[in-house]
Amino acid sequence: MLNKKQIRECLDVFEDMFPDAECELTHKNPFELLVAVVLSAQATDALVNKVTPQLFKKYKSPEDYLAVPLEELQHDIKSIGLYRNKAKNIQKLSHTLIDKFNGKVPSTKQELESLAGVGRKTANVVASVAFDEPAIAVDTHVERVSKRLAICRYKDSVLEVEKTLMRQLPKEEWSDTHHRMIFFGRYHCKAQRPNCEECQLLHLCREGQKRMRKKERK
DNA sequence: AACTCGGGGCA
DNA sequence: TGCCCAGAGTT
Repeated sequence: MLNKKQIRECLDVFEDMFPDAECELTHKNPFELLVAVVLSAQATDALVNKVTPQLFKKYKSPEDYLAVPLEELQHDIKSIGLYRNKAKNIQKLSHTLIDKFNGKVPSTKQELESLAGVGRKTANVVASVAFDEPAIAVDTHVERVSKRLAICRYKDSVLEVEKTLMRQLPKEEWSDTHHRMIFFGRYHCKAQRPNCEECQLLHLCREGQKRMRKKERK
């Protein structure tokens, strides 16, 4: 496990590589953000961003999503994967918003998680981006990067990764670090072919050094 | 813990 | 072609 000083070094490198890393969904209102994040499960941002402009033009409130037949909504989001379930979830979630939250998106993680199609990660993203609540959403990138760099233990569950990050990272940097780690994982420390050769963190990365040794032997 | 949903992107 | 993606729900 890395110590505080080593973790600080990681954060500085993240900032150096991706100073402007930001969630592309930030500018939207809480309801649009919620829908966009629910849609983005197992789909790339680019794909979601292609669909949302026209989608949000047509649907502006929970009522709007309930005003059309399920088939119509499914058709409107078809180019994103998993569209059947996602369309159902969005209608169910719209119903809950009207029913229990006065038509507004709730701000706490617990309330958000009670909505259809909203799990821990989505709840964390919405709470932190839309309502400035302290939260770190652990997705596949954050998990992989944290484990390779030994910011957490390799065997940690997703929940344990989240706890460790909240304990190790300064709260005021959670949001920025979160986005930078995602960029770092997506474009540099990739799942398949991490670019260890040009990595500024190789000297303190167990996984990277292991990979370089393996390459050496070939 | 393992499986399913799923179209699009990329090698 | 085959594999992966900023996941959630069910068993």
